[in-house]
Order: sequence, then C-alpha cells, then structure tokens
Amino acid sequence: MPPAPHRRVTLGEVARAAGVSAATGSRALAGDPRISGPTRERVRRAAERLGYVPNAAARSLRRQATRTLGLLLVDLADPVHGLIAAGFEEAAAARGFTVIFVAGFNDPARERRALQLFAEHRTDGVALVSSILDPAEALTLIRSDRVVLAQADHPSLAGYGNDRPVGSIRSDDAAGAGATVRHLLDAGYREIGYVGAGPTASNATRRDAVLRALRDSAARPRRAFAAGRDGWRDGLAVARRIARDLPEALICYDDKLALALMDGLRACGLDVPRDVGIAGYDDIPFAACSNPRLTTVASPSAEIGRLAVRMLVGAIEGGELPPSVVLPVELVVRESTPGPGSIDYTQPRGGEVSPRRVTSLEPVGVAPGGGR
Amino acid sequence: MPPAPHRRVTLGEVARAAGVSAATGSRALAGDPRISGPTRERVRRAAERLGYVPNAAARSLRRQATRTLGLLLVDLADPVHGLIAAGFEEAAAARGFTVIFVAGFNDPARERRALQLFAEHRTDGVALVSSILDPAEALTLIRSDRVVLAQADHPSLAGYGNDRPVGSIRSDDAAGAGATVRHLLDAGYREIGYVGAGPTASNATRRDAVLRALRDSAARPRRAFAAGRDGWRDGLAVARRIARDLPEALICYDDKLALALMDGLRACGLDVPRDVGIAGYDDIPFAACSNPRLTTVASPSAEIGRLAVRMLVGAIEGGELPPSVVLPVELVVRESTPGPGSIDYTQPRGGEVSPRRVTSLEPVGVAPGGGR
DNA sequence: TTGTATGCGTTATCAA
DNA sequence: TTGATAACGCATACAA
Repeated sequence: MPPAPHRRVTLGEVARAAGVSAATGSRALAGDPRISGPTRERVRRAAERLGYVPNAAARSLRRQATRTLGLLLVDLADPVHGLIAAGFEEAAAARGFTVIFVAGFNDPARERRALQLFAEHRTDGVALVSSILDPAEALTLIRSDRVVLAQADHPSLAGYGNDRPVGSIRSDDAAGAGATVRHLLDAGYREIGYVGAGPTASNATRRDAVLRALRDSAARPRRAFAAGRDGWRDGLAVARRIARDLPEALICYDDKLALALMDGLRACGLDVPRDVGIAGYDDIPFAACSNPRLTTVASPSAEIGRLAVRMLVGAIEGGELPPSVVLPVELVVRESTPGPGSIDYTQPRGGEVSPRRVTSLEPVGVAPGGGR
Repeated sequence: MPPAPHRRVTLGEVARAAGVSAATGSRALAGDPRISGPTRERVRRAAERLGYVPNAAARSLRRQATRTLGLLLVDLADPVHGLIAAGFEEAAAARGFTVIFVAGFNDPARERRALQLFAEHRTDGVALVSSILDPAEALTLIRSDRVVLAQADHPSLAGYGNDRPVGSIRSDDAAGAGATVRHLLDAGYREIGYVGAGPTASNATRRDAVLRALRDSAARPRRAFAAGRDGWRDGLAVARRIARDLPEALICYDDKLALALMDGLRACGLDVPRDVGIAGYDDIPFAACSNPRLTTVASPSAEIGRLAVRMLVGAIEGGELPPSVVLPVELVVRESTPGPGSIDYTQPRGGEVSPRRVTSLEPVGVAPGGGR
C-alpha cells in the first residue's frame, strides 16, 4: 500500500497507467460487462496501485444524482433523535447512501438553513424530523416527492390529518396517550395530570388525547401542567410547581421530562410511586433502568429512522413516494405506576414523607401550549 | 415565491435572465466588489425570482474543496457519542461546514468503509471518535494533517503516548479514574472493584489507573470484573456475577454500564448505595437524575466535538494542524458513593436485604480486556 | 466593469 | 471491445 496518495489520483491517470482510455477505465471499474476480463483486471490493479478513490462531486455532477440523503432533526444529543438518527444512518449506509445531518434545535432559521443546505447538495431525499416549519415551506426548496416528514411538529399540524402534501411518518400519539390513561384508570388512579412540553403538534396531540380520555372516564378532577419546552432541564422547578397540588398520577410529555420530574419530586421529599405515579412517553433506553423503572409508551424511534430511508429510497428508485404511515405504539407498564393502593407501606422507602394532598383540582381549559 | 422550482436552475440561466454572462452572474452572487451595484442587484433578483440554488458538487469540483467534514463515531444512539456529534455538528455549521456522519459500531469493516466514503467525498477534514482502527490505516486514505483522533480506542494505543502521527484529542482518563479511587478511599471504602467494558484502549487505561491507584493505597483486596463490550445491555447478568462476591464499591467503565448495573443490583435485592457504592464515567445527562444520583467523572463530550472542528478548521484554513490536546476531567460526587458508614440504617430502603458478604478477594492479574 | 474561454473528474453517447 | 468527445455547473485566468 502506498504511503499516502494525497495528490488525488484521477481516473484518467489510472487509465493511462493501465494503457487504456478514461472511458474504458470508467467502465472497467464500474464492472461493465463489455470490458474484457484482462483489461478489467489491468485497470483494477492500476487503480489499486495508485490508490485511486473516485471523486463523488464529479460523479454526482455527471450523473445528476448524489446518493445522498439529508436528515434534519432537533438535537443529536437527545435520546429519541439519536435513535432516529442511528436508524436512519444505518439504513442509508446499507443502501449505499451518504447522510448529511443538521440539528435545527427547534429554531426556524436553522431549519431553513438546513433545507437550503440539502438543496445545495442536491440530496436525493430529505427527512424532516419534528420540524416546526410549515411543511409548505420545505416544498419551496425540496421537491415534494422527495420529502418525508417524521413526527412533524409544526403547530398547525396538531389537527392530525394525514392528508399532508408530502410523505409522513407518525407514531400514534393519540393511541399511546389513550392507552396510558386507561392503564392508570385500571390501576386505580383517579386524579391524573398531564405535564406538557413546548407548543408543538405532538405535545398538543398527546395532551388533548389524555384530557379527552379523562373526560370520557370516571376520573375525578384533573389538570394540565405546562413544563415548557425545556422543562426537563430543571426537574426540580417543575416538581415544585406540581407538588403544591399533587394529583395521584402524572402523564408526562416524554421520558426525559418524566425522569427529570421523578428526580425533582424526590428532591421535594416525595416518593414515586408511593406518593405519585408517573408515566412517560418514548421508552428511551434509560426508562428501563430508572428507579423506579418508568411506565411509558414505546415509540419505535429507530424504526422511524429506518422507515424514512425506505420511503425515500422507494421514491428515488421507484419514482413514487410510498403512502404515509402511522406506526403503532405500545404501552410498557413498569414500576412507576403500580396503582395508588399497591404500595406496601410497611416498607417505607422515601425520606421526608409528606402526606398526600387530596385537593379538589379544577377541570382544565387547555390553551395550545399546554397551559393551565 | 415560485411554487416548486424542481428543474434546477443553473447559474447560466440566472445570468441570462439578468442579461449578463455566467461569469458576471457568479461574481455578482459571490459579492465580488468589481461588479457594479445595479448589475449585482439585477442578478440577485433574477436568482431570487428563479429560485436559484448553487450546486455544491459543481462548486466543489471547481474549487477543489468541499467545505465538508467527516465524523466517524461508534453509535449515534449512544449518549456520549450523541453529545460529541451534537458539538461537532453545531461547531461545523457555525463555520459553514457540512457534516457527513458514519456510525462504525466498533466494526473495523464499517470503519474502513467510512474512511473510503470520506475520501470519495473529498471531505476537507475527518474526525475519528473512539475508532478501533490502527491510526496508520486511516492515513492510507486521509492525509494526516486533516485527521483528528478523538478518544482513540485502538488497543495498541493504551500505552497513552501523545506522540501520535495525527492530531489527537483525549480526556484525561487516568486522572479521572485516579480521582474516583481517591474519593472512594476518602469516603471510607476499602474493597473496591472495577467493572470493565470491551478490549479498548480507554477501558484499559481506566482500569489500569484504578488498579494502580488501589495498589498504591491502603485499600484492601480488590478485583476487576469484565462486563464485556455490551455488558450494559444486561445489567442483571453483570450484577449477578458481581453479587456473588460483592466489594464495598464499584467503579464502572462508564455511566451506561453503571446505571444498568445499579438496576441489576436492585433486581438482585441489593441497595445502592447501602449495600454497595457505585461510580461511573462520562457524566451523561441521566447520571444527574438517577436514583440514587450517580457519582461520575465529567468528561467534556460536546466540547470534544467542538474542539475537533476547531482543530480541523484550523488545519484547513491555517495550513497546519494544531497540537494535540488532553482535556481535563472533573469528578462529580453524588449520592451513589456516600461512604460505607454514612447510610442511615434506621430508614431501610431496599427490598430483600442480603447481608454484605465480606470475602477475601484475591488481587487481580489483569489481562488486556478487563481480565478474569 | 464585464465577457470569453477553460477545466475541475466523471460518465454517457456515438462511432469505430 | 474500445476510444474520442461532450457535458454536468461552476469559478477563475485572461482578454477586452
């Protein structure tokens, strides 16, 4: 192997070394059957010897296709988005596609720049995960049959129709939220609150589904708390607000918030699940080993990433974008919601124990945003 | 805004629409001061009106530079790598660089394909995170002054010299491990074990530092457990092995393993920290809100990502790769290691309580790989 | 201040 | 079975 072929070798040089034309060199390396065995072998060897690496830019320019996919997500450091990204990258790599990632941090300006970037790079397909842009905006830069919206979060989309102008992947937020409520009711909880995050479509969908399911039930007073988009960063602050008027159980927008809130409640001297039950959403890996382990709705994050690739590649190679999909979710019942009667009080676990407040909570009029 | 300019507009068309040549169009959009104000404005408008988006491939081909960086990491779904990726992407975007990510999953074949991919795309710089390839191999495909190795994990690198052939970023594993040991000794722990992961350089470095610090101390018998590279996936299995011969405290290779192990120990009826103290490594976000909260070594993951970009961009724009760096780490003491005497036994917290076994543990002869 | 011509590295068309 | 040629879209050297 040569030490470090840094003046990049071109196909032409390889061809010359093999004593053929550039065209023949190209065909030989592409495995074109019209090229004779010996010639092919000579070219291969020359390429190997010279350390030839094809130039993707030149190839893309000529072929008018890049075999590149763009992925816009919120934050690579977020467990859910990390899983989606991992699924996406793996599926793309398996099909020979390169992936360009951009994190948008829920910032419209960054999301727009990401679209611009994808357009400049002529990505063959684009997936937008939890984008807060109006999907119509994406279509000004990306052709509609090469876009997949996953868990679209533009507030206007809370209505939840799947008649989007582009491909769409969702997990069934409403079903997951409903299943959580039913589980809690079955377990005997009656006062149930929802702890929301930012002003996104998925928060609105989950919150509304929770509140609707509660209204349709025998549940007693309930309430929605708004933790704000970054509530999970300060579980204690959220816990303090909630502890002033504690329901029997809390359904959190997602696991991140639920885990932070559990910690905050513990810091307030409250014990989960003895003093309050908690359920999350997503089933991130650490939900399975928290203490107590977290009841949550398993949303197939990695599969969403893989599916986005399958849909895009289907469109690229098949010419048509496959139909939109709503993925099923599954409730995973763990220790954090055993039911209000199921705790063995002979084995106290908490520190400072404050008696459960049983307050009358007013029913909720919910403003978009998770307000109280 | 036009509905969807999908037959991509070229610079030539924009120029024609503006009544100038392609060259003038190019210069106008590039803000070349030689172009008169009115002309520039006409070109800009034409570009806007036609929905012109420059073609990155053509530009790269012509400029012989791509403004693209490659990032190879182990797994996008891993919290530490997610943080590094997030820092990397953010820093790159801020400087106008596009990022291509590849996850290598500790698989040499995938890592090699990633290098090949970066080479084909003519990335201006490449960062390899926790790569298990021999660094020399990278240099056959990437020029050495455009590579940064972050937390290199090729087994041969355990020796820890920083005289690598390429740029290198490390956090100070040995210092972190040593600080953890000192903290545990100060807290009163005497029987301390190390729970290792795979056969990587960083595992070897941490393990050796722990064992060395123990040997140099008044600590009593100690032991190293090998959880294997994927031990954190089955905390219970690891816990069972360790529970048979439980030290007073365990230092884990990383937080993922520590959190899984805490859960496994709890499933075995053991209580952390009453029955055993636990320390992790990395300070991933959930280490701060586990129950008990995890003592750990804060390693600046996002900063590693940002620094990698700074070094590469320094090389690209300054011509020379900045010197290698060892980043300091910081011990974060939390609830999981209060010291063996500091638990209030009047407030039992565990379920089934097995009395601490106080066995004589043999000193460890450690094989590379986390021995025994 | 602007235009003309050229080439970046590939692949595809056409001809031999 | 192979070669000559052109073109993908852009930016620059040189000319005007």
